[in-house]
Amino acid sequence: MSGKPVSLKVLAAHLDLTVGTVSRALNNYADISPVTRDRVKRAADELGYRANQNARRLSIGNPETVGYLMPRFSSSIAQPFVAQLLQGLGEALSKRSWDLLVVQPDSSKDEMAHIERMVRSGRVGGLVVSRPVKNDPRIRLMQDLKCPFVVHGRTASCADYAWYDVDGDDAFVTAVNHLVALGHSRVAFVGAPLQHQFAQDRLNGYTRALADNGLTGDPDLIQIAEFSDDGGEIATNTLLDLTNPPTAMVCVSDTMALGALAAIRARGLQPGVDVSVIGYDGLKFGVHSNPPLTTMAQPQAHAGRRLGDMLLSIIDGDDPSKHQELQRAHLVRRKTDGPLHTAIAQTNVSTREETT
Amino acid sequence: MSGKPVSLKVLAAHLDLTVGTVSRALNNYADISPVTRDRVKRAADELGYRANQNARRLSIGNPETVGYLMPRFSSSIAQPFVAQLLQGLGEALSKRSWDLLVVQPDSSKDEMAHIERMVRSGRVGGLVVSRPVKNDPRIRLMQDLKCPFVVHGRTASCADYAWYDVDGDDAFVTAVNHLVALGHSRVAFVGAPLQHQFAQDRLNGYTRALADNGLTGDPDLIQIAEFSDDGGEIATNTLLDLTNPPTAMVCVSDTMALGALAAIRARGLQPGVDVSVIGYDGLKFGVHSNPPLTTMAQPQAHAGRRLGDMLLSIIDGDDPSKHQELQRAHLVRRKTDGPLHTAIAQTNVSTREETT
DNA sequence: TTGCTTTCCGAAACCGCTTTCGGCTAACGT
DNA sequence: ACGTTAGCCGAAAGCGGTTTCGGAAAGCAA
Repeated sequence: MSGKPVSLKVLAAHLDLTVGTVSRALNNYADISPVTRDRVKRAADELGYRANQNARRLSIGNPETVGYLMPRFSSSIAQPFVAQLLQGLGEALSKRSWDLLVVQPDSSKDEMAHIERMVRSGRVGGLVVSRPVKNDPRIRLMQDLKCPFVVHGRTASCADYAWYDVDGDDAFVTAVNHLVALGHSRVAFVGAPLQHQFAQDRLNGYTRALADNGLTGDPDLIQIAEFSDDGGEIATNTLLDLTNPPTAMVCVSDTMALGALAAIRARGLQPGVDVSVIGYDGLKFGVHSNPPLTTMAQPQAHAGRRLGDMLLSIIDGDDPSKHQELQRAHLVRRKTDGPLHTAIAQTNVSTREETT
Repeated sequence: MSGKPVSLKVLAAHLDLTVGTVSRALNNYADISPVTRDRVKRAADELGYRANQNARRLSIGNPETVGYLMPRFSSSIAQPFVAQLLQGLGEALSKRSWDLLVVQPDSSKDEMAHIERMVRSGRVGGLVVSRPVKNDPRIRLMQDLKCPFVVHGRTASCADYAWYDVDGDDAFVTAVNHLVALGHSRVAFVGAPLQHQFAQDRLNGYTRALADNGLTGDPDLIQIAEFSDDGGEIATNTLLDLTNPPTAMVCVSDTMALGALAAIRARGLQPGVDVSVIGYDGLKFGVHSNPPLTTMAQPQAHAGRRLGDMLLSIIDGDDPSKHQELQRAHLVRRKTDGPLHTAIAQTNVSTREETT
């Protein structure tokens, strides 16, 4: 089993048949007698015949391939979900033996160009994109190109396309509800740049939950920073420098929460007792942080599978708007959430005192 | 810019030329007058023409695509490098506008079948595989198929193919050297199943370093477990249960080291003072562990790029054995390595005593 | 035997692009 | 003036499959 690939032509010659007949035999056409069909198939895998996919796809006019646009973030720490997503996508696609193409754009224009080229050149029959920004131009473009697509995440106006998302808004109300139930009233928000829709969603949940609990939203308690652990640390530092610092904080991601923990510990404060922090994502790594991170875990295990299945059925003709799936995150209590300690509130106004 | 893709034929009709002429014009053939060449190109991007890639690649007989076989591991926490690798690969390939195909096999036979199909069906012009096992059948297969490939990692007999690897052997000698310099003599090895070549390499470095330092290798100090944080925890527990437990340990990965830290802390021991642990990988997350993890960091930032470049030049005809790149890992000291504390050695034989 | 289905396969067009080959026109040389 | 040579482009043969169409051979009924 080596050397040059065997084409349909040589297979046909070997069988003393025409290529058309062999092709139909392999594809189980009804007008081929069972005996020659079997004969053809046997010879096919004896010779190790594999249909040339470029030829085949050209002929049937179907790329049988979907593309995945990798999120282009600088911080490498921020992408633990990519591998999982690709795995799920791969599973879904392999059921039909479709291919998965991944693209790594390095700028926004580049990304748009990639999309345009991939669909117009017939390389892909569908696309999946992650983490849309507000008014994401990619979505517009794919719609204009009439290219089937699904988005991992969603934007504000998401009625007319397919998406899979976990409810960040909802997650953040349960997170702050949890914190106020623990007695906290000054809970801060450590966020990422709001052009990312997910950052906005989670902020919305945060502010709504505050209002629902009759709490006045202090603008100072909302800190936006780079979407990374360093960003989380920086944001937390400015929060703790407030004359009236928060006693709890919700972070837009586990990664940022890790930075928050570092900032808190750096001041000799104890996360979970002096100041509570809740992350978001449910990363496995959170078990090993110092202390173990309480977080809103998302069931992202099979996001890839779902997205793949959705995309496939849309390509089959389904209405995209029928495929919208909103998952809920759930609270995973570890060690960074705890009841309110009153002493911390005075940290910056009086000299620090030990509590109990 | 929408609707059906415009083919070479309609473009030709629009220009009142033949498809052959238009094709040659777009591909800068010398026998096309500059004026019509420009005219063609202008019309091409006015109409938004994109060559159909399936047709093009069929015609030129080159898939212009390479495949990446995702490592099929159960533990999701173990794959932080996949996203980075893909990114690098994508960069390298995009310089020639080649495509990157990723495959997620779910069993070893499935993986072999995938390889065989991808190359024989002309879907890929090259392959990259990660983390070879000993005597990896994939390598044999790709060689038999005469398919250009590069390996991320390497096997024992790696003379006749291309690879990119970081020297795990070397890394583990510097790790244990560092530990013995700190006074440790009973240093353990927390490893992964040895069919993975990287696990064997690192074990080799460990035993060699022990011998070089005149230390007798205690078989009990070598613990092999599942390649995950849980595996690391289990291995560490059996190590600490020894009547003569180790005072330091080197772990085959940061993930396993995290499990080791958990096991150590669970006994009221303090990583870095009571027992030292050194991980491997240099994951960013290690900064946030409890305590921050000392590790052998590998410069895997551009592994993907290098692999991509290597593969491309091999496809161009380069001798694979000319492309072998061995990187060195370097020690990143954080907080889990420290000088020997003598008290711990008696932990299980006498009642524990506080040291200093 | 004739006539009429079935059954089964060959022939050929086509998918969209590349590339070779040959021929026409215009410009050149002498 | 005519032959030669470039310069440019059309025609056509692939690349390796799929799919429609038509017809030969075989089966059946009358």
